[in-house]
This record gives sequence, structure tokens and C-alpha cells, in this order.
Amino acid sequence: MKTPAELTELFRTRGFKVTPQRQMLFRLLHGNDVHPTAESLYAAASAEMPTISLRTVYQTLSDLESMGEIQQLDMGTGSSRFDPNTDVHHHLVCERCGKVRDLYADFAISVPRGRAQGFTVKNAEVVFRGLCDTCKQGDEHHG
Amino acid sequence: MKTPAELTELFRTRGFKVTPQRQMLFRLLHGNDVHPTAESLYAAASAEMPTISLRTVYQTLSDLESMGEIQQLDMGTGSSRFDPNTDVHHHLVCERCGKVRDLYADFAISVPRGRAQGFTVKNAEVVFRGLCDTCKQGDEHHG
DNA sequence: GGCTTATCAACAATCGTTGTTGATTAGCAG
DNA sequence: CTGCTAATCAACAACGATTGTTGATAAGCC
Ligand SMILES: [Mn+2]
Ligand SMILES: [Mn+2]
Ligand SMILES: [Zn+2]
Ligand SMILES: [Zn+2]
Repeated sequence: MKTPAELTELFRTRGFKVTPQRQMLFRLLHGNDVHPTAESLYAAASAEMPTISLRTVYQTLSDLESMGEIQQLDMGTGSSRFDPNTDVHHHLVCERCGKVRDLYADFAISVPRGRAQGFTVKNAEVVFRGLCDTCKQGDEHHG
Repeated sequence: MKTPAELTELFRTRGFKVTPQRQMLFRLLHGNDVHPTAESLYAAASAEMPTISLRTVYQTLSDLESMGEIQQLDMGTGSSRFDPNTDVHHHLVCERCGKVRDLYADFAISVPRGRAQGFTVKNAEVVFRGLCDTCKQGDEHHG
């Protein structure tokens, strides 16, 4: 993801105004690797700016996504996750608590010849599902 | 997935009654590889049994899932897909129309040593995203 | 046959998300 | 600095998918 300064430039270039709300979200997202939900970003933003609205958070995330600066992930954990990392990478997902962690690896996966069934494939993502350390420990007690 | 006859047996064994609604869903799901939504199954079921309710479809799908006879997939296409195929396999997903197709291949993917970040991984799914043939053709006209 | 479960219609409610409106604020080009 | 315009706000409504509820009716199965 671009730095807050770069995003500021980009927004100005595109005719979007650079408001304190947007700048805060630029900061909250930069280097953020926990794949936050809109709600969790709203909570973090509210701590610094109590009057910010959830609607504005959603709106800014949508703007960033359509500019290709973040990606929206649906891991089946109830709500969308927002990922400022737009590079090719994969994910570990906890089936219990919904935690999502990055996994960088080049698995060199591609659809075997003749098996694409007419699809033009753009990318391949691997999702590893299981339990995170925290949830695993909870399990051992109730084994 | 088990055959309708096997599911009938399983349901009886577990004390679930074998109703015409449930039997119809067993049939509609058996060998079904289009990853139907609850709504589409409801539509198909309604054609044969106009009085069946959407509620009953959801309920039976939920029962089958907790018995491990089908799996529920969330591909980020708005609604859940139900997959009677519980073997390890992967998917091609059309970003435009939401079509989901099976892909059988052994990619032999695993989390590289020391990178699991505390996760105990149970399985790995690969999702290939792109455009299906139908949606691809629509694109070419609007270059 | 009778107990128990399933199903039904008909709703209400949930959750995450998007739309709307009208008033207020404020970014930024000139 | 000023004015145009976009952004934000609060306060809702609405959405779509899914689940819950209720009370009545039907039907599976021992
Ligand atoms: Mn990521
Ligand atoms: Mn499948
Ligand atoms: Zn966890
Ligand atoms: Zn398509």
C-alpha cells in the first residue's frame, strides 16, 4: 500500500479532497497486517476522532478499493476484511475466531492444462484453514 | 456425498424423520456440481413441490452440513454455496457472475516450515478467480 | 394409533452494508 | 480570501441472506 503521503497526492490528483477522516484512515491502514473489518477500523478511528461516522469509514474503504489501493477479502467470517497489501500473497484463517494472517510464499500454482473449463484465470489464492494458537489452547481444555 | 438411499438410512439412524422434502433435497444435491445456493435449490424444489418452504430448505442444508455430508462455501459472491462434494478439491470462481466450478488437482501445498504463525492447519483450498467463458465474451464487445 | 417431529405460512429479527436526506463544514482552485 | 463544491454528519431507511418464532396442521415411525 502507498504511504499516507502518497495516498494524499493520489486523492488530490483524482479530485478527491483530503480530509482529516481520510488521512486518519490512510494512517490506520498503512502497514496494518491484521486484516481489519470496517467496524474495527471505525473503533480505532473513533478513539482519535469521536465524531467520525461508520458511513465515512465504509465510503473511504470503498474509494480506496476502487483505486486498487486496498483489497477487500471475504473469508466467510461474517464481515469483509480490508487488506492494504495488494501484492500476491496467501492467508491463514482461524475457523474459530476469524483471525487472518498473511503467508508469503510462491506456490507456483496454476490450472493444469485443459482443465480451466473456459475460465480465464487472473489469480490464485490459497487459504489455509485451521485453528490459531489461542483457539487451539482453548480446545485442549475441553478435549 | 452419500446417495439418497444412504442419506435416508443415516437420517433414520439419527432419529431424523425422512420426509418427502428431505428426500427431494437429497436427490437435488446428489451429483450436483454447480454449487447451488439455498435459493436455487428452493427454486428447483418448488418446481416439483410447490408448497415446500425456503425455511425447510435452509433447515435441511444445515442438518446435512452438521452431519458432514455437504459443505458450505463462501466465495464472496453474496450468498453461500452448498457443495455435496466433501472430498479435497479446488475451485474456479467467476468474478462477474459468481459461477463456481470444481477443479481436481493435487497441488501438494503446505505451509512452509516455521511460517505457520502458531496455526494448526487442517486444510488448504485454492481459489482461482477470473472470468468464465460466458462473461469473457460479454467483455470483448465492450472492449 | 399415538407420540413426536416436521412442515407450513406468516412474520419479525438479525447482521453487514449501502442509500438517502438535509444541514453543516471545510478543502482547495482561482 | 472567497466561493464553489465535495465531504461529512446524524439519523434513518432499506437491503439481502439467513435465522428465529409461533401456532396450526400434517405425517413419519415405533
Ligand atoms: Mn493479507
Ligand atoms: Mn466443489
Ligand atoms: Zn482463533
Ligand atoms: Zn461468469
